[in-house]
Amino acid sequence: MVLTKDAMVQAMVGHVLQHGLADASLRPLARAAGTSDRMLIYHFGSKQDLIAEILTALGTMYGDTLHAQMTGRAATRKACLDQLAAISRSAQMRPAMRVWMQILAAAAAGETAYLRVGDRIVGQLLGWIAAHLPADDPDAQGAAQTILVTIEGAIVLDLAGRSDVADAALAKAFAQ
Amino acid sequence: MVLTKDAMVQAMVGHVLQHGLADASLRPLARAAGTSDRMLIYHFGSKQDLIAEILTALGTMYGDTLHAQMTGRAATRKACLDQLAAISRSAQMRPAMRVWMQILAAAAAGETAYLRVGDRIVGQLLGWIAAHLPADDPDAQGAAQTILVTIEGAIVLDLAGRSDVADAALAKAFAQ
DNA sequence: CCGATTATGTAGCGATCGCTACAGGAAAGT
DNA sequence: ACTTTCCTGTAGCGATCGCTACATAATCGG
Repeated sequence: MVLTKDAMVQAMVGHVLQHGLADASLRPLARAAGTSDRMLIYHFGSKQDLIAEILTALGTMYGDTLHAQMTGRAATRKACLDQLAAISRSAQMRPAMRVWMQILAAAAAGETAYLRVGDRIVGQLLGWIAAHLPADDPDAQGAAQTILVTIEGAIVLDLAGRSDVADAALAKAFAQ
Repeated sequence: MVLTKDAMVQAMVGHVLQHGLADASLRPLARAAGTSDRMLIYHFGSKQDLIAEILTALGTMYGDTLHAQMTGRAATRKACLDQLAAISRSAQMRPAMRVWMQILAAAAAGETAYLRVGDRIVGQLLGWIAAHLPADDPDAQGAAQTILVTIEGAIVLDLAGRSDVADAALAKAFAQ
């Protein structure tokens, strides 16, 4: 085996981030992983199972990225929001956001595998935010929910080409 | 001509809402429009142009739906938010939200045609919200931006299977 | 009524899709 | 050494993709 199964998955995660989920077909994925479509089916059983494994790996990588950016608790709720916004809205996260939208679209279509992935990512985010809020926050969970909804909304506006709207809303959040 | 070009587009909008943009290929679209792939290319030039026309029609229909739900101005910002949330998060809007996510994904990939569609829809929404806020609102535009970001975030959480998070965030918005 | 433009059906092109049948080599257990 | 299991390449299947060539019908201006 030239590449381990895990290394293949890592390589394919990179390919999905670059080219999106939509036209991730076996032969290009295999090329990215240094193998053949024949071997992908051999290792993963079906394309569906392969994609599921890629998405799981992507979710894990995302969680790791978040925790790597963990620099202690924020001073205020707003500071926490701003930090997560800076991470999530950065240019290098744009490819991941495309995949995120594709996951949501598939979940909306009723594909339960994608729903599970989405649910897992939301859970990770809520955990990260709650752990990053000031330790004396009286309602960390509730604040985390508000922050997450605001961030996700800002991301949508970013992708729709209206970052100005996202900026304005973020500036107003937790103000007065 | 059995069906006018416009009627064809309407029928194909329905098909896209039912089956999503991702696997909207010429032959199924043609079947939905009561014609043939051959004729779709004849009328619209290319699949790309066809999809563009479908998306434009969809955006227009969406704007019309919003204005049909216009029942005068809301009493408060929160009431406005709640009303738009009720409309946008309803079960019958779920198919449109799938397409919305697919538009955002394509826009994130740099496809400018989709970026234009997204920008247009956001503009329509901002206009609808501003026109629906209390007439004496001191900053209707700013409030509209905050409301839109909150709604879009709630939609994302809905699609990710965490409507509870969306509910919690909406309940807290404009509260004090 | 005739030529020209418009509209439509039939058939098929080359490419790609997920996946499989078949074969052979490598490795490993006995 | 033999057998069995694992790994991998080659070739191809049937389906679908966007699109086109070609022919024919319908319509319409003169």
